[in-house]
Amino acid sequence: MDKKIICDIREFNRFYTKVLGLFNNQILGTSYSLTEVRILFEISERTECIANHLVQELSIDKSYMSRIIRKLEREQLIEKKSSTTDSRKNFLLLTKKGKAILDNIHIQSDIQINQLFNGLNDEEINEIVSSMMKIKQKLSKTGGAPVQ
Amino acid sequence: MDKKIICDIREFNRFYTKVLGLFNNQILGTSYSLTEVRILFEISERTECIANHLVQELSIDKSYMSRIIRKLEREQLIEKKSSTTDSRKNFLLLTKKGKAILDNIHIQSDIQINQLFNGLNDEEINEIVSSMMKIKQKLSKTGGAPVQ
DNA sequence: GGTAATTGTGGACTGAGTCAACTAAGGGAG
DNA sequence: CTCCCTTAGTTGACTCAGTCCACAATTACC
Repeated sequence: MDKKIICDIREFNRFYTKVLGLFNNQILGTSYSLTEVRILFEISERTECIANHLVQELSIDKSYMSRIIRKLEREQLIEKKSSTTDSRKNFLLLTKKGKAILDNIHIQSDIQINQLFNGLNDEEINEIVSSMMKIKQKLSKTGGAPVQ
Repeated sequence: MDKKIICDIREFNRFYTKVLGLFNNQILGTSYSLTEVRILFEISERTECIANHLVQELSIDKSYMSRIIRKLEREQLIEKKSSTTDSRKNFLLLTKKGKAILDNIHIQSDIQINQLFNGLNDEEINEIVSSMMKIKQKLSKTGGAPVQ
């Protein structure tokens, strides 16, 4: 691969590190860590979600996961329902409160996204989003990055 | 902004968080933290670089910066040269060793980038890179993200 | 000269994430 | 059935990145 291309990619990575940093900082205002929010989100998206799936999917240490699950349970954002067919597994579910908090975080995040795109017209926004989709679609194929 | 668009952006953010996570993990193998490497890189790119610029540019706590600078100095990756016109300021410079180590990190990073793009043909790679440049160029204008 | 701003240090701390050892349950192979 | 290996999760002890705050030294401003 060409030096110029590698350089451009690295430049984009530095740039987007900062963009994502903004979002992470916003989450810092919520008394939940980025990892905790990712976990809440994954639980909200999955049916029959168990901790070990998240350990693999999000590359989180299982002991750390265990403690986060306990914290979220204590704060009543999630509930465990142990599997009837395999008592090692606990299905994780968002509570009403958990859903509300995740929704709220998303609303905050929406505001931030709007800020980031502020001043761009619809055509420009569409160009950016389709660029994003193209990057994701192409890079997902390579296996260099986890699938999603 | 449209719900679908916001959703797509968030999806891309999650995806690219993972991509960047791969690079960060690679750096973990070098006994330097991501922040330390960013500092080394910024020093290498600037002339008359002082710690306080980096504090602002990279959004790092100044006491933390002070300690990192000290560490990098102790390990002889950088040198301080105090300004003749303002004795509060110290210009930061990479040593030969510092340059060598940064180069090496970049070589490792090149390998990782190649892995990430493995299996894509030149046309696809160009599409991705120009998508990245488009995103950076458009989003840089909005001020939602720091300029570079 | 006095006051405010800039640049940098040091101490004390929080909290995210890691490592290793362990329990408990399930899944075969013989 | 039982021995053994794998999977799911827990606990304790720890590291280290990053933050907060008070402070020293120098410079800029009026």
